[in-house]
Amino acid sequence: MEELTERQETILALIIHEYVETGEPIGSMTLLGRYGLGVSSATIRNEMSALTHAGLLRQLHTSGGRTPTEEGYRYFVRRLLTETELPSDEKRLISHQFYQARADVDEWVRLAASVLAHHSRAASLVTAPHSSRAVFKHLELIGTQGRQVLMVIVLQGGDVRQQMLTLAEAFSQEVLSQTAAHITAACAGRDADGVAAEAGPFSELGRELIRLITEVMRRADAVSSGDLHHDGLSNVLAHPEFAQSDTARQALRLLEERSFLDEVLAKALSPGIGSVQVVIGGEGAWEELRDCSMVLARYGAAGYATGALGVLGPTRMAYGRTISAVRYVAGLMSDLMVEAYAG
Amino acid sequence: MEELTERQETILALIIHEYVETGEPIGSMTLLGRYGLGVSSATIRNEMSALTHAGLLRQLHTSGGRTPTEEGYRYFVRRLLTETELPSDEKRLISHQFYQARADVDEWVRLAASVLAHHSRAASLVTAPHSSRAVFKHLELIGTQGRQVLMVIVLQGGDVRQQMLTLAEAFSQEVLSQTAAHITAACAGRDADGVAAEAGPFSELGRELIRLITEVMRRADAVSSGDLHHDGLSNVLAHPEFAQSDTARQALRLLEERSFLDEVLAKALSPGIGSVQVVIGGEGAWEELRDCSMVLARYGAAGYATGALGVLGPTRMAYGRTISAVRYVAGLMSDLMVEAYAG
DNA sequence: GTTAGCACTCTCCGCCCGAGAGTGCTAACC
DNA sequence: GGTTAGCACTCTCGGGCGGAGAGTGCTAAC
Repeated sequence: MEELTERQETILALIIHEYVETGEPIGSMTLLGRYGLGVSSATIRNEMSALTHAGLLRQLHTSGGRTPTEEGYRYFVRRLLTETELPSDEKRLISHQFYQARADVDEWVRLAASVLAHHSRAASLVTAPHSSRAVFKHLELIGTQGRQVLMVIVLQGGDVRQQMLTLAEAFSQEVLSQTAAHITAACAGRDADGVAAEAGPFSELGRELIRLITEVMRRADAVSSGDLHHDGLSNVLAHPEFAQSDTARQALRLLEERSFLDEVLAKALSPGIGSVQVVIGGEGAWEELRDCSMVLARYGAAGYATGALGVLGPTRMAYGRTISAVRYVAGLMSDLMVEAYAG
Repeated sequence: MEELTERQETILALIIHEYVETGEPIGSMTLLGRYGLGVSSATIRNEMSALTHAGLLRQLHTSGGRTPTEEGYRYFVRRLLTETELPSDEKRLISHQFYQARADVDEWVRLAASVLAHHSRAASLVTAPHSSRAVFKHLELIGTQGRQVLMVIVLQGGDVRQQMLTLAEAFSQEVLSQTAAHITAACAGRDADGVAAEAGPFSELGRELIRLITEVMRRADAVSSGDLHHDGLSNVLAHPEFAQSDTARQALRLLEERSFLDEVLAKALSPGIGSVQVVIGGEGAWEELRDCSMVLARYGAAGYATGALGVLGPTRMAYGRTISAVRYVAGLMSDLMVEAYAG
């Protein structure tokens, strides 16, 4: 992409700002009237024409103002977005909310979703944190009167997995508890492969259990949208571009599609903790997201557990504010987790 | 409400059936043409007029056919709905899916949400099962390098709760594990009050832990929409009555409102396991749900753990099919849980 | 390079009108 | 007395029309 002149960049930024506010195409007169650049409307028209040819603006009808193209938003986010921070009173409010919920791990995720939805005025997505490499910590077996057993596996970092199994024969709770204690003693601190290697000395029951444990741990290792919270879907419907509910429906549907979420979250998780990714208009990969953008980030305590969070909203989104909110919440949750898990 | 004649009931049922199918107001000619009752359109008009005066039908414009009122739907559901069952091949398919997921407790809830959404073509809600009266089973303490400790509480029935806490001083993992084992030994099988009563002999650390455990258990006792899954929201948007997205937005927003969900689920949980509740048009209680209906049921193994599930869709909903689906899924999950927990 | 002026092109909105659908009423019918 | 045919009336929906408003691109002058 060629360089734009400073004036062209100013005009692009103003059009995006104005369009994000109003949702209506912007004409040269409007721009002049509202911001009074030191030039005439004709000059602005010339520059707008140039920006249109460069593919950064779009003209829906011959006589109906310009709107930014996806390429225009990308240029804006990449080059023109001034790094903003959330106002400090908002930051204080958010951090206070997290402080109050610090005891309830499950609540963090819900709170993060709620805060992101509120501050970005769009839909938010937050996965529960999970270990990048599951480390076994503890096994609990809960028997019933029959041959059904509930297996509770606690992983390092507090990730808890439950699995139901039916044994070939019934065992007493005493036998189950002893077996669980033996396995816990032998396998604590090991990863999936390490646990599998400990199977040797055990009875048939023990070996079967260890097989299941490694299975569960390998599932936990995979990037998973298993425990995903979201909030603020109704915010997205509030935007006029989703008034004809068909596009809204497509976007909503995508959010219920596991394969899509996995892909998105994998993308969010690919860079390091702290960096924020912006995906504008689906970037060609997701046709259904043509009118949507996502702002994604990874959070967590490196080496212990990480998760992904982000915001999904219309392409016409206040990127500055949203990026600040995502960055701040991701940072806050990372700090909390480092404090919690790493001492 | 006065009695209707048999012919009036037939006409009401046909109008509801036809309106649910097409979404358009039904006139006397349409009804005659499509079902050829043994009478003329004028007679049907007279009966429709009577039904309108009885408050069961509504006329939007002087010349635009009739639609059922909420009262009309209620009469239909209460008196006229022939008890249908899901086709046996659909039942077989659903039960097969649950059978495949029988090992993964968390998956049941997701699967139930997905099945309900699909078969009712509306939005579904399913809570994870939880004990109606929490019974303590096991405590696990997971220390970090600092004074932070993750407390994992396993309740009877496999309900697992996590709680983070900061101790006044740091303890070794060994001390934590011993304390956890002592508390587990002393309190296993007791309810919240029973656990609290065991605090006496313990050290300060132990008493603090027991205080927290009872707090968590009392929270678990409350009806809670804590772990709620839903699916099929996009189905609701597909209906033409939600084309102007404002009503859709209100409904969606309600689904993100905790207090509303708590209320709804409490309602669903009030009758016994197995019975299906139908709430039409919010029944006056929820203004935002004016165009929506809910079909709710309770599932679970009595005395062990129960949960709630249901469907939210437009008032113009295929009640027969939806009620069958809700009843079947609730029954299936109850059976699974009885089998799993009660042996 | 910038600006004023101007003709041109769209969309949007209100308006009218005819077609279509459905009703209520009345009077006749069994 | 319930049922039916006939008829005048009402109301919505969709298409066509036209003016107002907004914005553009071009040209010629600065």
